[in-house]
Amino acid sequence: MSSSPAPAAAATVGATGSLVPLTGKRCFNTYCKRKTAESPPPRWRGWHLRSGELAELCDHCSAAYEQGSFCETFHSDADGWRKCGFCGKWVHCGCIVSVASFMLLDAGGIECISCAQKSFATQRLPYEFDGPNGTDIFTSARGFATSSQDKIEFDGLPERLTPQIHTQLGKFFNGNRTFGAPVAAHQLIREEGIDASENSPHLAGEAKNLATQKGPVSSLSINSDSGIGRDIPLVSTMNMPIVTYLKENQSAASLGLAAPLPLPGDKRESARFFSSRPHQHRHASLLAKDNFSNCHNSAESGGQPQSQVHNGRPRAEGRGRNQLLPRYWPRITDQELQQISRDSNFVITPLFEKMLSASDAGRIGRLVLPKKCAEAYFPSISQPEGLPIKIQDVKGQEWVFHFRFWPNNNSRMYVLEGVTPCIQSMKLQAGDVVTFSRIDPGGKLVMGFRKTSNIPTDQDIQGNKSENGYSDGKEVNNKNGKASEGTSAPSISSLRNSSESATASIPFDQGTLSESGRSGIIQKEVTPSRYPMLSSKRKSSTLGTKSKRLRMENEDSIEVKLSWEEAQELLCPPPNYKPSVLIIEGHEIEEYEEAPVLGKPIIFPAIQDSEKTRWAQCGDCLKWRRVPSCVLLPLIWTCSDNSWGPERASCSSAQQVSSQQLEDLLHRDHASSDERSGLGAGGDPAAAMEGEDGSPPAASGHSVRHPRHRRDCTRIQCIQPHSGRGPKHRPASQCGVSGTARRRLQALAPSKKDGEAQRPPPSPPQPAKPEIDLNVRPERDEEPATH
DNA sequence: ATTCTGCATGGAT
DNA sequence: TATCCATGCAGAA
Repeated sequence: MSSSPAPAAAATVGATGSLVPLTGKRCFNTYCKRKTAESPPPRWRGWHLRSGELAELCDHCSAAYEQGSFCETFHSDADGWRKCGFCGKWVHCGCIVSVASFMLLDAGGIECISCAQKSFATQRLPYEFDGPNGTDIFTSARGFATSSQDKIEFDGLPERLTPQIHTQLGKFFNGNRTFGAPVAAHQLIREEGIDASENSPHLAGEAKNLATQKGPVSSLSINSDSGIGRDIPLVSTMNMPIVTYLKENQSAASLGLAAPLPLPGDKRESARFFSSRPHQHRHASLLAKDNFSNCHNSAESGGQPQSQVHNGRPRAEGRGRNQLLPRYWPRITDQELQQISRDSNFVITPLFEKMLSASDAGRIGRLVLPKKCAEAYFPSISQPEGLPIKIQDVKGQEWVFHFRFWPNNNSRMYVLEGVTPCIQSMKLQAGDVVTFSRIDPGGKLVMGFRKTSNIPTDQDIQGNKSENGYSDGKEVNNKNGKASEGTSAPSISSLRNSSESATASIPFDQGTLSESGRSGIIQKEVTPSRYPMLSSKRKSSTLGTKSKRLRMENEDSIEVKLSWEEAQELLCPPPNYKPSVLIIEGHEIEEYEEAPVLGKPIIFPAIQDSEKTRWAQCGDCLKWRRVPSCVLLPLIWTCSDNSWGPERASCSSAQQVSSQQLEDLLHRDHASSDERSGLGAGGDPAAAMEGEDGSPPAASGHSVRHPRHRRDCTRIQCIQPHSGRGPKHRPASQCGVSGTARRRLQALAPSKKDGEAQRPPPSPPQPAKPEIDLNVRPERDEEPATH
């Protein structure tokens, strides 16, 4: 740490809050006190002010600034000095001058920008294009600071400074305008007609035509013209949960700019991706949404009032700034992160994700971007023409899209144009999810994807995305997924390849599922498309849209295909809850205050009574482990969770049962399952389930345990037919059987009150399999069937 | 005739 | 009611 003298009163630029532009008469640095008259007019200008202008420094100060010794000279006694975690150099982290000279480390502490440069081969924001004369106009537009040590013009504060930081900084400066430099850059293009492509090695021709030129461009190109060390962004450091930190740790530093230093171990800190445990990224990114509209606000409010007039209302000041719809929250899995970041030195910041609509995945090649996401994470654009943007895919291939917007209802609708080749390359279709992340340093946008439309294969399990053939949205409609075969360990999918499957939407954490998709049935059972409504006709698609939105209203939903009994197995009553029993029209309805637990499906071995043993599959190694029959397993269950068999609590330990034995078990179990549902007796599944064909449920005569047998349940057959026929169990039964069915029955109650349900069920054959949609309100589903 | 482009419409929230 | 956004659609290419 420098021992350079500093004025006694000097704290930092920010801490004093006393820096006021002195209209050129005095060096902007209040610690300098030299009047410009005493020295030649400032020939070097320092950092960007909120007004967009540059601080004017005298020769002495500008030299210090230029040489990177400004803080050492003037802020040596200030708070905020931190030691670089790599080289040990002391770095000031507490003023506007030093804001670009360090990066936050996940593990706490900071890394000086020099070390960051050594660590990362970086340059400007790679998804932006060269400006005229080789300048990085969009980099400038992004406002990423550079190190003053590198004699690069400090080109503005990081735009992704949180609003809080902007606010903090705002206290230290007069003027209400936000940083204006980015605007100038955009104006350069727009107003002077500069085609960004002219200076880009990746572009040829008019930017407008880029949509037709989309294709991979040089992969991970390093633009030497920008030079290493340029534009080292503080994206991650600023985009991460600074807000929270500022609120909670202001005592840690007296300055807003010093405050963002993460606390060690604070998972809300930077989202640097360490391949070992990258989990915090998801949540970090969620917090990153607090940065909404910073860039745009700063850009447009600062310099583009006309654009607001031209294109609609002013953009997102305050309103909804920090509210990203949950559906866009990134739920990037470890695998995806690893795909994106092959270099653990990179910081991955998941930004948002979007499920591809039919339009997105269609041939038009226009991907509608959620407005808030676009405004938060994409370059600011003031004109509908937008600008070309480089986005890297998970393979490292770079694509050139055109980011633009359409005026729409006095607002904007942001689109990425020219995505078709990329979508096709990824073999995505409607219903799949594209994720947008940022890699820092570099601020490179990365587009990943997560397929929900295809059944993962073992390759998926191994971390390779399945590469099913691409089909455009219209082909998605009725593609029925089949269980993937050939798993090295018998997956539930192959073991339980029941033909009687119903469509059910079961809410659960999608991210968790993705992460645990290896665990078998859910992932296997994912339907080929979440978009059954990809008809080009709007009328027909309206319903689809509706149902889609119904699905999306539960943000953690995913559509799975389950047989009735599988659903029963999945929906376990909360272990510690006893239902209250209602009797509705003679039907006993068990009600739980808590939602059913989504449990991991477990094999029911044929030997049920004495051994009381079941088998569960590890979500990691896919080995099967013996577990007690009475336990409820979480959806994510791995060997390490095997508290019943410590010797089998590791994926490295051998499977307890041979594949052949497992097959036998499964066959028997499957037969048992059929029995439970009455299918084994050849009965109509619907009849077996619902008994609406007038006959007792086929299972009624079987002595089988129902699939949701609670630990203390002694009943043998508890499925109550909707018709009311068949055996009834005692009202006082503690059994949690068939809660879902009963709920549905309850849901039907209003209809029955209308009198329609009093009629016998219609004579037409019942559907071959009972359809359960646990996500959509049951009454909605029932209405067409019952009316 | 087909594709592209820019905007409008309307359901959903 | 305001806003978002999926997608329809008409005119241009």
